[in-house]
Amino acid sequence: MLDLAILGLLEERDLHGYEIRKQLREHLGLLANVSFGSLYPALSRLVEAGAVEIAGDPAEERPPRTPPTGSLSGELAVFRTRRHTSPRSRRSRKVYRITDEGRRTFARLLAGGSPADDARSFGLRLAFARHLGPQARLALLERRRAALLQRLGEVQAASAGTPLDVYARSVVEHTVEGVHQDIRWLDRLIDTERRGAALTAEPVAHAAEDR
Amino acid sequence: MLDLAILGLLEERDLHGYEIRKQLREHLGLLANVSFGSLYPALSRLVEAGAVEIAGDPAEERPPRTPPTGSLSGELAVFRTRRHTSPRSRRSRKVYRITDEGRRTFARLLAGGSPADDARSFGLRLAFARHLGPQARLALLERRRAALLQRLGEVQAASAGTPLDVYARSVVEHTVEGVHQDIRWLDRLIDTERRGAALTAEPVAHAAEDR
DNA sequence: CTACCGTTATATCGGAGCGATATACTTCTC
DNA sequence: GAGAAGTATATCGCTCCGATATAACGGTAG
Repeated sequence: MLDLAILGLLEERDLHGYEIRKQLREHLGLLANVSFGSLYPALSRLVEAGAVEIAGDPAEERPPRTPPTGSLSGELAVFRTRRHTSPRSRRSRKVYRITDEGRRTFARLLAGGSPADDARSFGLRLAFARHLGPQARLALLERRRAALLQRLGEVQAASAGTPLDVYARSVVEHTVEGVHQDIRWLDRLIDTERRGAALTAEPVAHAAEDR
Repeated sequence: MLDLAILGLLEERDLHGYEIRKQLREHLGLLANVSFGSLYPALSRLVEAGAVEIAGDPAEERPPRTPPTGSLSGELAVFRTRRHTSPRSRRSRKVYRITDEGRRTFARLLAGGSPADDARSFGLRLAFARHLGPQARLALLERRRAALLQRLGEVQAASAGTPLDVYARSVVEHTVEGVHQDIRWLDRLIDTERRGAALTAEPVAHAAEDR
């Protein structure tokens, strides 16, 4: 689950751990609140599995734009100024880069290889849905829709029997309402997705307005 | 988190593990999808801590209504019939009962002793809110409201800067919309709570109005 | 009657995620 | 120049989850 998020971000560009967390908190902060206690082990795991590699500190990795002066002291001076004057010089950071193996893992995770289809996994997958083909996107959306419908049925059937007090009932009703809204949202997405698929499959003819 | 749920259900009546899970799945199935891998360790933990005790199988625990016949074979016959004809005779089940210590733990957890105030913990607390005093209930609701507002601000501020593609944006917008709806729901609850408090708090003289 | 299957029920294992905490360097502020 | 705040990596202990094993019972098909 975290692996998917990390690989998805690294697919975009190389990042170090702290920044991965920042992006996740900012973009999907309401969805997944990843902490360092899970992030760093996950990164180690991914390195271990060969899905990402350490690119080193970009301040050092970036080959010097200034061409070799020929003098050793000159080149050392570059490092010295970098280290002390450049605002880029940070403490030791590990910049991670995705590998080909990682890209394959990402595709697999995204397509649905992983087990749970809770709200978080789904939200994450959908957020990276641009890496999916149109048919896989549709499948993702419809699979989620079906799962929500099923859950809804189970809960409603069960809650019909037992009487709940005001507060518990309010909680149940509100979550049920939330699920309904999710389904409506999915319906909208599925609709525009179908339209889009029809358009891209046939890009010549008439124009596109959704909604 | 699970402890709270278990204690809350046991507060109502004695239950065995399997049934606890069933009730949780039925009532709060959309909120918390508790599995045995967490349930049984949690029960052991609670027994260890003295918060619940094992009441034994009710089929065996219940002292025989039939008075001792005086004949050994007669008493054995009772067991035999119990075992084979009564639909109550199940495999060994452990029925758990809450203790006074457990009731205290429950009150502490419910009031907000535990750390995280994610959606699940809050939903759980609210579902058991009838065990709370009116003021504590209000505090719970308002604490949650404040937390949601803060999160909302953070995410909106952050997402203003970075451009997202269609799918990621749709996810973010939908979750944001969900949070708005949560807040409206909380507002309604807070409102009725204030009204109710005013009514029950002042059956005699003039009103005690906070705010 | 017995052989099998679905349900009820308890339990354990490995792995993943989280909160708290430690550590260390840099940059800002007074 | 000293201390606060921000950036950054890392580990520990705990809880939770999914998968799996085990076992007893009820029903039913042969």
